[in-house]
Amino acid sequence: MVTKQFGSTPEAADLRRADSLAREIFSDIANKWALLIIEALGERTLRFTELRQEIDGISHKMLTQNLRMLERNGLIEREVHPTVPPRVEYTLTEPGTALRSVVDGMCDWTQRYLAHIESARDRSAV
Amino acid sequence: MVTKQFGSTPEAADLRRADSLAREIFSDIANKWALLIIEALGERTLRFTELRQEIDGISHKMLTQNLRMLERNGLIEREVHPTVPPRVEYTLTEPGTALRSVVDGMCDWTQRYLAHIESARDRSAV
DNA sequence: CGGTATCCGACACGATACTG
DNA sequence: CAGTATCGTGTCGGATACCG
Repeated sequence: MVTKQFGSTPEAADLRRADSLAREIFSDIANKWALLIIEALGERTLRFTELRQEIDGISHKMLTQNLRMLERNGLIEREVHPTVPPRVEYTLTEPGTALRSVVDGMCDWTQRYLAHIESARDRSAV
Repeated sequence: MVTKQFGSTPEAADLRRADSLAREIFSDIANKWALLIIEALGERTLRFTELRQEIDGISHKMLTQNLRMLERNGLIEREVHPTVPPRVEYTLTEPGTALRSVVDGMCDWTQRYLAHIESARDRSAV
């Protein structure tokens, strides 16, 4: 990741394409809302409204937007039950589940270093 | 993480405070630039300019801003050598190093599912 | 070299309203 | 219930200029 230098040979073009795609995906998922959605869906399949309640502070719009993005990248699956009222369920796919364990790591990290970070803040607040 | 319900007892206040702090930290680090900086510093100590070259596409401003934030949270250490010209080096602290392994996981994940994601995009682009 | 300050456009995001 | 569309604004983030 991060940065690589490519030549101008034909084979290098493929590497460059893959690299820019990697960046794009990284930017997509390295965002607060996307990660929180992944984390929430880790437990179980959830409906739109359930997700909204689960993820504190997310707006209707942001939830929709991020769900579309995650679906487009194949991280979640959207299942529509043609009932009245409609019932839409979101589930992690295999890639999504794999990412979830990484996100879990981030959450664990946050909990673990909470006190540590708080004291660092206090020190820098002098 | 995600969401919890607290009561109104005095002890609950502490939990609420810790929770809001956790959210704040999560929001801080769940951002593209911060994670890329952590990743870049994983290899070794780097100077400001080196970081800028290492992290492709980051602007002077964003780099400074995120470095300050990471320092404030105690994830990196800033060492100033009082020479001319100035020489400033950034190093991961222990919490920073711990987070780095999580970020590594994200990078690995990206590489691993690159093709998978690309095909998912193609399918949804119909 | 590393950092701060300022200006300014782009867009992230919330609020609101409307559909099937 | 789930989703789209629109609008207004606050923030993000790049470009530029200047300081120690």
